[in-house]
This record gives sequence, structure tokens and C-alpha cells, in this order.
Amino acid sequence: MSERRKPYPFDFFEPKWQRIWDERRVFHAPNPGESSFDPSKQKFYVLDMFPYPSGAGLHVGHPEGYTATDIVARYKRMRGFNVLHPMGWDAFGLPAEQYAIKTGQHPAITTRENVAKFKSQLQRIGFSYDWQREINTSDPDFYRWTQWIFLQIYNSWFNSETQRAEPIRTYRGADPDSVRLAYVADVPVNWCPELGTVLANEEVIDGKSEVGGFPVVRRPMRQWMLRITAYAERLIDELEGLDWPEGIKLLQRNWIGRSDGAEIDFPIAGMADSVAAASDRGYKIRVFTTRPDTLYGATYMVLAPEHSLVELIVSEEQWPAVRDYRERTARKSDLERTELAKEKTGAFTGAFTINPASSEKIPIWIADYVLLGYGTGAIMGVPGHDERDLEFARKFQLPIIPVVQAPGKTPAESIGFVGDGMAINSPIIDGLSSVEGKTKITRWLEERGVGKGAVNYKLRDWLFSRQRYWGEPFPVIWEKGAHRALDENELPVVPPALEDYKPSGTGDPPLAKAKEWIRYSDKATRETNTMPQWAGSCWYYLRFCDPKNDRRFVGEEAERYWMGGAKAGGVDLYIGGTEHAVLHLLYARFWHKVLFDLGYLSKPEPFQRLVNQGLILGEDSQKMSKSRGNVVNPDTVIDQHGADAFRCYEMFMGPLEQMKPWSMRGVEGVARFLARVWRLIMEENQAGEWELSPRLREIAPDKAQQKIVHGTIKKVSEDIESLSFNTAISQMMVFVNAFTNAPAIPVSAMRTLLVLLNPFAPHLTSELWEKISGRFGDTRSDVAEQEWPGHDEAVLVEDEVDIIVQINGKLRDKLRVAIDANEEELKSAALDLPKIQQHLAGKEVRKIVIVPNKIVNIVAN
RNA sequence: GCCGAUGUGGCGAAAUGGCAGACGCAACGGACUUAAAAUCCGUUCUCGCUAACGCGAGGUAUGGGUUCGAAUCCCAUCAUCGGCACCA
Repeated sequence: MSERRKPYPFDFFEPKWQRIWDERRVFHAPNPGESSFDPSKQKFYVLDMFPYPSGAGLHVGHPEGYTATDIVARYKRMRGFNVLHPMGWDAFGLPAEQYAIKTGQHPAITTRENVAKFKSQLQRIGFSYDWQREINTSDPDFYRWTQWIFLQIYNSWFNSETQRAEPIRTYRGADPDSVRLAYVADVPVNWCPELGTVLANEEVIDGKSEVGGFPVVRRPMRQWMLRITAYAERLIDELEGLDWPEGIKLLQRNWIGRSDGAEIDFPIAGMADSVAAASDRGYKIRVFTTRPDTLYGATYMVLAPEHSLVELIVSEEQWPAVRDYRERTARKSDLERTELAKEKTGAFTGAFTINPASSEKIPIWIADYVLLGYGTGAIMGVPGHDERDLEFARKFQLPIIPVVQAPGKTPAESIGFVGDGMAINSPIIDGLSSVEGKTKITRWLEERGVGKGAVNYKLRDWLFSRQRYWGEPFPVIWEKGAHRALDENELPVVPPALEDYKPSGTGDPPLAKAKEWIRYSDKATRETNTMPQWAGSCWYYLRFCDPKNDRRFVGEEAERYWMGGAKAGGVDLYIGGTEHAVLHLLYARFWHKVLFDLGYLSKPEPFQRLVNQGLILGEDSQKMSKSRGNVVNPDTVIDQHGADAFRCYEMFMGPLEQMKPWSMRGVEGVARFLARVWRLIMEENQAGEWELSPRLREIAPDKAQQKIVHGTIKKVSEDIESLSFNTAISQMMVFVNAFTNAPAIPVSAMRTLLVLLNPFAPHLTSELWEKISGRFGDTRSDVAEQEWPGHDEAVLVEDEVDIIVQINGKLRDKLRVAIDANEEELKSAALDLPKIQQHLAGKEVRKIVIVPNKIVNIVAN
């Protein structure tokens, strides 16, 4: 290809324009207070999910979303908005460190190299980022504020009465440490020996680490946790006002997993001597259920094997079996424990409890199908109406009582029915529907003080510490076994320059090796855990608003301007992959809400409109991967066809949100289209040089040309607003095809085309605009500074329209009539058509449906 | 297993209640050329009828339904992809 002549000289003018944009800072978005700030302009914040700069460089999947946002950004600028369109680097985190360990280079060095590579690749595509706002999460000027936000979280508690975070000093209880939004807990965590770190639940997939696919085991460790569960309800409720895909909202709701039900207390019944004392002290076991209406059907109880009451209630003769079962459970990996189609297991404790409704004495078991971390870690077994309980009861021969009658079934047939029916064998609520039964029995329990309505969430608190080197150190010190936050003015806490940053493998973080650094004072030592990769991405979009501010994480005025507005969310458009549908987006919303509650932010939500771009597959329709050898590198594509063709092809492939395979042939097709645009305006002379085409004239477009110009303005504008870039490009192809053979080409039409095409192909259109302006004068400014054109509806109005004539819904003929012809005219004109008369021969017309300007449908038989 | 998305030519797709296949790729034919590339013009859903302009029938995963009219709305089934997966 390099030998062959380029269809248009993109290799010359693409770098030229990139240089001009850079030098003139064309895309700098001024902040309030800057001299070039124009307060009359509305703001528009369009954001990409910033990349993690890996060693492999960009592949064609990255720029898909980036191109979409760039088109919107350029379009909105031409529409007169002050557009914030920034880019930065999510530079801390596991992969950087793994890569560094593998290559034997310090992560700071590899990260710097990778960032440089990513940046030059992005710049080659011609994105209109405001590079003066570039940020890097591993830069002390950035993570200083990540640590500062951690301090705000640490120094807050969630007041359940106001449903808001408040400063910890407003807490009146005895032990503030027990309610902080950041707290330390000994919890069974996902320990990955290979990575030498603990992972969040979300980073473990099928018992293996998401990064690297190494085995993960359960192990109790002291860890920092963030109390995200306090926000569970608001994280669900406040999705309401966001313009997100319904599917993503649902994914978040399911992840948070709200269930409504009741907590019920079961008193421990008389039992063997060892537990009698416990019983006397009034022990009771609390269970959570979503089906309090099935209480009469509870014929046994199950505790999670790790439940703390197990030791107190187990009978002497059952001890060996129980201990054995607990040990076996503890040894099981997550993978084994969640294995599909696995048999139920369990052990009898020897203890009994009383069903508060039926007063029956029922046995207490332990079983690993009950999870300690959910609800109260204990359940009532209702085998009649729960699949798992039924399976368990059948295996251990426990009684099964039907208490909900399925519609149209007998009580015996209703065993195993888990839907809503009618209560039976339940004296208090017999005959009531399941819904009524729930309400009534909950009230009944509340009156007796043995239960209450309750809500539970699947969401767990966020395990926030990592035993790694390449992350933000905690701004926390330890003294006499107690943690204490550092003061704001001690930030940033910079990690020590360690030679050996590899994980220790024991669970001691690498920072523990920095003996000097750890010593904070004679009495206090530093926290040696670091924050997880998510930390920086939880608030980076805020820093973009005011990236250089050294007094505040974001200036108040800048925050109000860029993150304000009429809607709940501050960022107007956020585009990124679905892989972040739960984690990043949930964590960022959580941090945002804490900061909002504490009065630092204008709006309760970070991202108003969210769009997920679809995955780009290899030419073989398989997921792109090195091992398959089907990875497409943007650099190759740009070398061959130029950045504009690359951008346009990425958008022309199909709908943004859809998964679609790459095609080099497809790129060629789009490159041909851009070459046709070039040749509408330029012509090659004898010497093989490009010069302005003599066909280009200052003439008025004819009627047909006007129609296509205004039709294209309309379609492209609408399509950009709805992110339907593929059809916008189609329409511009139609435009170009219509002008290709015109003997004279009106300059005004070309100017319009260049403006419309500019967001898609900014280099080509800038170059051609300059050429045209060189000859035809009037404007000296750049195409990017032009106003977006409006269309004239009057031009598009037709005097005559084609009317489809159908018989019984089948197309039989067409009719050309004046626009807005009335129904009578249409009817008689249609019936007069020879073809129609032919088809109607021998038939009787029953009815005629007429839609003006569209169709006439004759119903006949 | 549960939840969600998708299913249209040889391929990427368009049309979201009113002409199915815009636009692009590929293929075929033509013009230009000594030739090729590039460029420009044309054809291309399937089947049948016609010497031909054309005409007819069928067709949007499958089966049913609603409607004057369905790729589009509803029900069921199948397939592919994604998420969750003992959450009581």
C-alpha cells in the first residue's frame, strides 16, 4: 500500500491538522473564571471511560466509544455549547503491577511508557480532547485527593433516619468506629495466593481471579471495608431519574438485590444439659424470610455452619458430627460450595426450637446452603414451598407440610409450589392470599414482639484494601492497635520507593517491607495496605472539571458549572463498555453520594446518560485475542487508510451498542467514500498535483440539490442526537452520490457537507474547508468553528407524493397525486387505476382504508 | 435454573404499524486503458411465467394471534450472546 498512491493525501494533512489543533489549543474548554470563558454558553460534559494503559496498546475496540463521544463533542461545540471532553489514565492497579513484575521494571516506569504509547495512539485518531485536563490516577497530585476523599468517608457515618452520610462528630453513640463508612473488619476474604492479594467478590469469577485466572481461597483477614450497604436503598431508588439503558439499571438492581420479608425470632427449646443454660438466658435465633406467610410450614431450622450460636446450642452427642461438618465446609473452596446440581449436605445439632406460630418443636440443623453473610445467617426450613428446603427435607427425611394451595391444585399437589396461592393449614391466615397472609402474619408477629417486617440486600460491604504495591496508600496510622486518620495537610501519603515491590505471599503487603516508611512516629506505624484499582475511577470525572486545583479536589465554581444542571446526574453523556455495568458504576455512584451528602457536590448522581458500546469482534467473528491472532491494531488501519477512514468505519459498522465484527473491506469502502468527497472538491492536474476542482462554482443549488442538502442536514443532526452514526454516514453517502456526476458543484452545498461531516472526518473536512476558503474567501476561520446548519422544512415539502394502493394489504399499484389530496380524491383516483380495476374484477369492495399522503387499502372479496 | 438482549440477502446493515433489503462490502457485466490498478456506469432476495418491456407467487429464526395492513405489537417454541446463580 505504501507504494501505491493514496486516494487522497491523508498522510500529509492528518498530522498537519493535529499539530494545528494542538498548537492553537482549539479544543480547550475554559472554566468559569478563565478569560476566554463565555457565561452565555451552556455546558456539555461528554465523557469516556478512561483506559487502563496496558502494555499491549490500543486495539480497535477502545476507539469505538471514543469516536462516538468525539463526534458528539465536536457536534455540540458547533451547536454553541462549552464542551468538556477530557481524557486521562487509570494507571494504578493489578495489571500494571503484574506486567511490571513480569518485565522486571518498576511499575512507575512501565506505566509512564504505556501512557505515552496510549496517548500518541489516541492523538493519531484526531480526538478533540482538552489535553490540558489530562489526569493520571497514579500521580500524587491526583491521588492526594483520592486519599482526601477516603478521609471524608472514614470521617462519616450513615444516619439511617435522614438516609444520609453525616460527619462522624454528629454521631451520639458510644463507639463511632462501629458506624464509620470506612471500617476495619476481620472477614473471610478471597485470598489469591498467586497474586498475593485479597480480591473483592466482584473480582472473583467461578472461584478464580478475574485477573490471571488463579485459584482463590477463603481466609479470614483484617481488612478495610466501605459501608456501601448503607446506600443500598438509595442506589436502587435513585437509578430512577437516570437515562441509562433499562438492562443496565436492572443489572444494578439485581446486584444490590433487595428482598422484602420479615425477621422472625425462634426461641430455643428444652434440650440437652449443655444448652439448658443457654436456653435459660433466653436464647433465640433470628431468621430472615421473604415468605412469612409460610411460617406454619417451617418444620426445621438451618443455621449457616459458621453461625456463632452453633457452639452454644449443639448437644454433646452431636458435637463430633457438627465439628466434622464445619471443618469440611471450611475447607471447601467457593467453587466447590457453589457447584451446580450438587447434593444438599448438613448435620443435626441436637437442639430444637419452637415454631412461634404452630408452637411445634422443630430440629435445628446446620448446612452450607445457608450463607452466613446473607440475612441473619439462619433460615426457617419450609420444604413445602421452597425448592432447596424441599430437597434438604427429602434427603434428611424431615416433615413436609403444605401451607400454600396452588390455584387449581389440591393441598398435596401444592407441595413444591413456590408461587402465590392461598394459605392453608395456617390457622391465623387460612384462606388469605399469599400477599395478605404476609401482611397479617407480620403484624401478628410484631404484636407479640417476636418478629418484624425487614428488608435485606444481596449487596455486601466493599472490601477496600489490597496487599499490593501499585495503589494509593491509606492515609491512616495505627497506634496501640487502634486506627487513626491522618490530617488533611499530611496528604499525599506517597508510597516508599521500594526496590522489591513483589507481593510477599504471606498476606503482608509489600509496603510492610519499607521499615523506615512504616514508622510514622515512636508509637505509631502506617497502614500498609493499598486501595483497589477502583478508587481512582470512582471520582476521576470530578477532577476533570478542575484538574490543576491544589486547594480542593475540585473547585466549587467549576463543579457547579460542569456537574450542575437540571437533571440528577452531572455528566451529560458517558460512554463505555458493559463490563463496568455494575462495579465501576456502582462504586462511583456510592462515592458521589457520600460527597453529595457531605455538601461537596451539586447533584446526587454522577452520570446522567449512559451508553454502552458493543464489543468489536475480529474478522472471524470471534472475540479479539492475541491467542486467536485476530487482533486489529488501529495504527495499521490508519497507516493504510487514514484516521478519518478509521473513525468513519468504526461508526459505519452498525449501531453503536451492538456487537459487530471488524472488516478491512468495510474500511476500504468508507475510505472510498471519503475519497469521493475529496474529489468533489479537488482534482488532479497533469503534474499529478491536487488542485481545486474547476467544477466548483458559486452557484445556487437546483431544487433537487437543495432537497438533498436540507434532507441531509436534518437526518445527520437527528442521527447524531440519537447516536445513530451509521445512518448519518449513509445519508452523507447518498448526498455525495447525488453530486458525483454534477457538471457544476455549488460551493454552498459543499460547505454544508463539510460542516456536517466534520465531526466524523475532522482532518479531511478541515483541509477541504481551508482549500475552499482560499479561493472563495468569505471566511478565514476553521471549519470546526462554524455554526451547525439548520434545515429548512419548506425545502423538503413535496408538491406531489406517491400513494401506495393496496388490495387486501397487498401492494397492487402506486398513485402520484398532489400532496394533501383529500380522502375522496384518493379513493376515486385509486379505484380508477386500470390495474386495480383488473384485480377487483368479480370482487365486492367491502371497505377502503385511507391514510392521507401514504396509502389506500381496498378491502374486497 | 432465573433475568436480559438479539435473530432480516453471500456479508455489515436499513426500515419500530403502511413500497422489506436504504447505505456499504462482495460478486457479475460494461465504459476508460496496450494492459492492470484506480475511477465511472449498470445488475444482484427466492421461485415461476414471458421473445421482451414486464407479470405473478413467496419471503424478515419457527408456529400461532391481534389488525384493513406486522420485520415492527402479543403468546409459545428454538438458537446465539451477556449477566446472575443455593441470596431464604
